Amino acid sequence: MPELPEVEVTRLSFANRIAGAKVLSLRMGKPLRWPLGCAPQGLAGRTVRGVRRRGKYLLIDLDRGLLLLHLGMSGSLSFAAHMPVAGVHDHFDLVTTKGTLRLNDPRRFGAVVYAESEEASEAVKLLGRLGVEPLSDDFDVDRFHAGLKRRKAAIKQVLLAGDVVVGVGNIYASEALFLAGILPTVGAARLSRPRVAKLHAAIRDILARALTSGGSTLRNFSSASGEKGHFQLEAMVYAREGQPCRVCGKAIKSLRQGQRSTFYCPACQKA
DNA sequence: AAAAGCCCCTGGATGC
DNA sequence: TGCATCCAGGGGCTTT
Repeated sequence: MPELPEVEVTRLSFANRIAGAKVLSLRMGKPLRWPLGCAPQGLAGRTVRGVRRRGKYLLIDLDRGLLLLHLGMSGSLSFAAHMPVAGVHDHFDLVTTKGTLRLNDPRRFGAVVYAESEEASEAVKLLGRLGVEPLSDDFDVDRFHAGLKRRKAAIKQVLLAGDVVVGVGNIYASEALFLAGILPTVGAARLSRPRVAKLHAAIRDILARALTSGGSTLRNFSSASGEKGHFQLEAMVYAREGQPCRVCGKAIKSLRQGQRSTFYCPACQKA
């Protein structure tokens, strides 16, 4: 569900409000993807320094240690001073002096993991293999080109893998490839430098615009303050199989790549 | 080293 | 109405 824009929108919606809060308690619901990795009551009394994002992970910095939080496919956060009684899919509450941060995650692919530091093995295991941040200055065409050069897999799957560039999920991978005019099945290493430059620009453009629109709300995504995204309305290809391409009018097609749906325009996108 | 599959889990939409 | 099947914004782990 949440890709970089949705995770960043979520971060922006509560980071300032929770900063400086003191942790009062933690409540765990059903098990998430991994155990917390520490005694929940052990975090009481710590102070929330701030909230950062790395890829699709949120990093909640405490005065000692940090929480790594992932929304998986169906997770969303809410932050409010007065939180209602926990529902069946509310699996994590961080109760603080400024409000409660709650993770609602029906499918429970999400995770909350404690690490003593970013260098601790628990953190390195999750963050260590991540590629470059697409909206940072580190994401440049040369580096992107070099990263794609040694990958023979289809460009769509290389984007999703997240070890070359992070944050691009199933929606934005299809959208970026459409913008760049590249068929999703093309081997990453086969892309010419000009096409890599075009894809580089498309990725930045699509993520930045989605961010501005509050992300995409397909089923139930909302920010931690309850705002829905509306970027899905602007999708050129995602979930538009059979509908006319917004540029050329030909029917949008779909295919499966690595158990995920890919959408593309057979006329606008080339091998 | 990289690629391809598998799997975690629940719920909504669709079809019979 | 009931039940089976398929699909869903992710990604770590195991196997080729």
